[in-house]
Amino acid sequence: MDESDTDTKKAARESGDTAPGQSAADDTQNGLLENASAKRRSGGVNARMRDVAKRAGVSTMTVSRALSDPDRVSAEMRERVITAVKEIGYLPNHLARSLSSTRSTTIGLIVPSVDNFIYTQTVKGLSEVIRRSGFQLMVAECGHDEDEEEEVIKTFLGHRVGGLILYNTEHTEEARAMIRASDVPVVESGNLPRRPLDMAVSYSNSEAAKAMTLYLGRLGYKKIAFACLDTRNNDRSRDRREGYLEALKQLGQTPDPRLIIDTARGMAAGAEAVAHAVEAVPEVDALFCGGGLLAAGAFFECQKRGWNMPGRIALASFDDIEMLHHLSPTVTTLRLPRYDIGVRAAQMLISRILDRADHLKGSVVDLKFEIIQREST
Amino acid sequence: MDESDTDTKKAARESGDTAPGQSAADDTQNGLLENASAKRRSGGVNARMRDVAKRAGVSTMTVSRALSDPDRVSAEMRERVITAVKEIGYLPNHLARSLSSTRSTTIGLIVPSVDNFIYTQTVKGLSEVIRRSGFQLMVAECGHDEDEEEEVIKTFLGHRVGGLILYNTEHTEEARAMIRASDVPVVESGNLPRRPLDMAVSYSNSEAAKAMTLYLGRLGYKKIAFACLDTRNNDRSRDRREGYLEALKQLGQTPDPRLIIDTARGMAAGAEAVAHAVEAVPEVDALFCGGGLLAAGAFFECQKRGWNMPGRIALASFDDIEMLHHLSPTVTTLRLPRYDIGVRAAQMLISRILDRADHLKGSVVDLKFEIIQREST
DNA sequence: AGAATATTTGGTATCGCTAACATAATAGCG
DNA sequence: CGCTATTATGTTAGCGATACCAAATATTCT
Repeated sequence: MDESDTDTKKAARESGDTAPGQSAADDTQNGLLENASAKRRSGGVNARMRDVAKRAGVSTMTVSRALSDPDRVSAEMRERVITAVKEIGYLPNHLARSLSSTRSTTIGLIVPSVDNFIYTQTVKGLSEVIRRSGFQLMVAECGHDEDEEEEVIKTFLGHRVGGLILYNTEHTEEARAMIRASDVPVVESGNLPRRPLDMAVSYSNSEAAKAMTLYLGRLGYKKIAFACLDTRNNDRSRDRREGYLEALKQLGQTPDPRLIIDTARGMAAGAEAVAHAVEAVPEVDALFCGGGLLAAGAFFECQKRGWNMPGRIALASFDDIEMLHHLSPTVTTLRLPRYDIGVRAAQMLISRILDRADHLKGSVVDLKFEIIQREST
Repeated sequence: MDESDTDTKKAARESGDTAPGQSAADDTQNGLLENASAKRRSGGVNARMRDVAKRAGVSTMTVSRALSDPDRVSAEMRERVITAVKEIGYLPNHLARSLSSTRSTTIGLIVPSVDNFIYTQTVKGLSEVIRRSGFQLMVAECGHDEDEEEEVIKTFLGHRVGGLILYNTEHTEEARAMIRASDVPVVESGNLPRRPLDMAVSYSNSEAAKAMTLYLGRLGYKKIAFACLDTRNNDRSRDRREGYLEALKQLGQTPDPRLIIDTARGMAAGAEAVAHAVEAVPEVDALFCGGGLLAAGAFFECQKRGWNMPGRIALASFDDIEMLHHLSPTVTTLRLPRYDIGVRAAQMLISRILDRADHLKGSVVDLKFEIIQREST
């Protein structure tokens, strides 16, 4: 009874001209098949659509439709299928679904690092929207290495992701070519790209740095130091430095190379930055830190030295991390729309995938930033 | 010439009894196929193994073997295949690979939240090992909600992940059943489970809390408050509280419910905890915070009140976040092996998948913790 | 009412790859 | 030198789903 319909079909097809030998072979195979699937089917988790179909007494196509496009089957069928699915504990196989339909619900995300709060807020936004939309997130790190990014892109395209999110706007030529050829929608973030691959959602690092520097200048600070993160493999850092310089120009201040302090990440680096700045230019009266932890480290160093902020030195930070407004004095920061960037990026990407929203192609969304003015300036 | 081999095969199979009409139909289909794939094939990224095979003049099986088990083909073949792959820019389709082989290189990770440093350090460890081993990470959030976790598990099993990592040790019965039925290896983390699903890698929350409390007690503190995170949906928090109580018992101190302060997350909550503690029990002489940000918030509150640490009150924290050893006084903390947990968990999971290391089944690895003694106690 | 159209359901051939078996070519052995 | 191991490649039949088209049934309209 189990395989009856399949058998009759086969018989119908074979009637008339099949050699007996071949028929025997077919039967054997059928037997093997049944054994194998019976073993696997023990847990309903591994059941196939066919098992559901058999149980509901319908074809696999009806099951397929009932599950992925319920309106295309009658209410009664839908009911029967859903019941069978529940009874068996069937879980649709997404691999087969994607392979067969050439549509994928997996989105690939590539970030420099998964344990840096700079990125994780964006990841949070992405994650929430993606999951709510029935998609899944595949994540990988690429450091600040374009070649590594290329490798990951290759892997993700191999997985036939439905879309890509790159927290980076500089890519190898090879990576660009692959993405173009694959025709997979992409959102870049982390900066506003001059030459977007496809779509982009970000704030402008240069504008933000410029705005903060201008703000400091307008408050009357004359010797504004800038603690700058590594610019070698990081266009974000480079753009921040550009913004800083641009602002100085607008303020009519001549940039002093000794006031641009190259620093590592972390609080210790922030403390060092203070030391370097004051050693090189004793009359420095403001320090703009290119990162939140940097600013926190600088803060404690200043405090240790007994300096008033902003009396002796004003302090401003690029990122608005929680700590900075619990310190005393509270620290002036740039609030960046990190979470919103994630949300928006995911929404745009999913529109492209689901609604073929091709008009979004090429859009570069600037989500701006905000200066949070506090006591330290 | 293009489709010659396929054509001959088909001809051979059809010889003798196929109706002309059907043959014609076949031809049409072939033609359509060719058109479609020619279109798709424009970018090598979407090429199929067949295209590579044709170019190298070998069968697809040889290509398959050359790529996934190079030692099983001759050096010359390997060479030819690799060359063809490069010329075309072919990327193997992982979906098809997994479907066909019923092996998957995707690992599913479920964490309560992707933007909490508590988890991200572990994710970092996982991510590095997973990628180095040629696997991919699929990530989703589940909050502190078991039902949500169950949903995500369902999705991931649908994607036929090769393994699961759950940052949580409490699951719905349904979730346990599905995992058991699916026979997918699992690592639980975040706590040492009494009843592991499969494998587990963690430290013990109760032991850690107990150790810190004992440490404080032995230093002579008599009124040790504990700032406790939400225990309703969080066995980690519950275990920490248990550890605290256990230690008090061992110290011969009677627990005072007013010294167990239920708090939310974040620095603001830490500040409130200080206020609550001192209001309820003015003679409180130590505060043990169940989280790093909590401790930081408490620190600033004490500072604001002009309290000496540990003169007026000793402060200790459950997590060793960077900030806490940049403050003055530096804060005593529990250092937890979060990164190592990720590394170890990934290694074990991958051993299970790749080497069928079944002896690992059931292992619960305790990676311990360390008390970092600093000035605040 | 009867043809025409719309709606539901089913059959078959893929999607791109690998497992399993079959075969050809090479090597090893007494 | 013939015959069995071994190695290297090819053939076939799926993996579990959906696309596409055909068939059957229900609905609408003149």
